Amino acid sequence: MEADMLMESTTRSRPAMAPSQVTPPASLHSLFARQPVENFVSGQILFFEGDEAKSIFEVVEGTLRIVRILPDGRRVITGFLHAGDLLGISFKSHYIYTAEAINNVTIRRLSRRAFETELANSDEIRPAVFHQMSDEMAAAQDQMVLLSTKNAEERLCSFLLKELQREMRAGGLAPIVKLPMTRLDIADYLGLTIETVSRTMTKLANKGVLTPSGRHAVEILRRGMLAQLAGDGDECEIEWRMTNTSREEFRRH
Amino acid sequence: MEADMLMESTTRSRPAMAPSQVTPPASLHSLFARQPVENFVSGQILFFEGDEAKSIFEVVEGTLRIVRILPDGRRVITGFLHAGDLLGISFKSHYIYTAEAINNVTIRRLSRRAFETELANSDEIRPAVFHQMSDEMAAAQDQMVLLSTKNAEERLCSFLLKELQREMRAGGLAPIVKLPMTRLDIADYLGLTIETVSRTMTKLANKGVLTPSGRHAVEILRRGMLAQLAGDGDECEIEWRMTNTSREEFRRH
DNA sequence: CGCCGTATTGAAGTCTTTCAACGGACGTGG
DNA sequence: CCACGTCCGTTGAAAGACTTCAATACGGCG
Repeated sequence: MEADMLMESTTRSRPAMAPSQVTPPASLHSLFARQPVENFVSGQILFFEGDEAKSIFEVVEGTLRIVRILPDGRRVITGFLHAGDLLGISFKSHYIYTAEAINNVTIRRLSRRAFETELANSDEIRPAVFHQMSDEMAAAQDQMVLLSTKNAEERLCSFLLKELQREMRAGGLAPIVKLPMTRLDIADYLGLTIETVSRTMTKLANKGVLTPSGRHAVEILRRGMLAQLAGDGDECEIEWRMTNTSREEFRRH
Repeated sequence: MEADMLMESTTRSRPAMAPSQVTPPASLHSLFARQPVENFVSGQILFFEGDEAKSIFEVVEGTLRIVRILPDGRRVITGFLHAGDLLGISFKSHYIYTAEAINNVTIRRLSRRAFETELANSDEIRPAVFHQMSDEMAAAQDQMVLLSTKNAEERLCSFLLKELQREMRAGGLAPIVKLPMTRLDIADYLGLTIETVSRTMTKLANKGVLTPSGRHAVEILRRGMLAQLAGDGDECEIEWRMTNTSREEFRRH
């Protein structure tokens, strides 16, 4: 808060982060509507990686983290889930990741049997599921791009921007991003350390991009600059497509 | 439930690096069997990111790269495709990546319309497609883990090991990994630079793990060591799963 | 045989991590 | 209500890993 940093930022432009998970289509949501809600307290685990995949879930309220632990103890978070997101839609016999509640979470659960029955019978559900999976795949690719090429500042900005967009979509009024997860969670999600996340956050605050609002929220002051720093700008895309094309034309013979 | 879990770990360890794409189930393969083959020369592009997604493909022969270009020119390769792999299975209206032939490639193509018709009608195809998508998702998650946490040596070893496993599955006899892609491709896939890939390769050769076999292949001399270095070892998994469990038990109340 | 693109190697630089200490918030208990 | 302890987050300094820049070597193809 008081420390001022003299480091200048190297700002470059980068490409697009697609929205990670969209609200499940009405048709999918309806599957869960009649299921009873279940509650999980902060830190509680819905299922472990390796558990038999018996259920799929709809998050009603709260935030979850999707975790994978490596043999040597390193932890990776491959995603966060919020109200409206779906969890566990896969056709593998066992879960390939652990799902933990970050805060108090309410979910509805559907047995996989019931789900697959619906899937077989309903011509409405099926495309919705395909689309859901396609969206998840696109999000995964975006995350790969982030982890492959982006530096700490770009990663954090991308993350904050995505969260902001989600909150706005969900009807948020003020440009405030809630961060129920710890810095460690964010670090493990962005492939950084807790210290780097902290330092980068401070740097962004000093630049006037955001201001901390308590410990688990930030207010975005300059959304445009945030987007710039996220490197998701798309103004160059056409040129790149063109050069790419011509190079190909050239090669093609 | 915990006992269950431990059992699971002891008997069969999770594939830390899941095989990216398995050979398509016979049912999916059969969709393409009657399509004519098409050829693409090295460097030629099947489709661009952003193109309307009109077709899905089965790779008959050769190797492709899945590419995303960022606005500032940085390039990310999110995957390689080999004979037997499927390409373009998604339910988005436009492709979200570019597909380029690395060497001379033969494919069979199916119009998306035909594909979706089959999907709607065949009770055999549908689950195969779901499984295919789930496999791709698992591969994407593994790649995220790689990019999040692994260092250069672990990344390269993971990559080589996966390629080796694929070649062995495909009936390869000698422990030789063919690398039709350039070092730049590998670098862009692993989130490294060409120089780091080169140096790491040299280091592995010096350790006696592998030996170069021409410029576009390596012979694996010590597969066990390669697996060790890949960081996908699973000998500690049980312990970690246990600590994970007990921590949860502790938290759970 | 010689050229050009690709790969390797070296040295310097940069960014992130690691190690270490401090500070602040929250919850518990006095 | 305040004190205190603990956990989480912040900050600093040093070390490390990878990148960048630059030069050289290799190998396929004309």
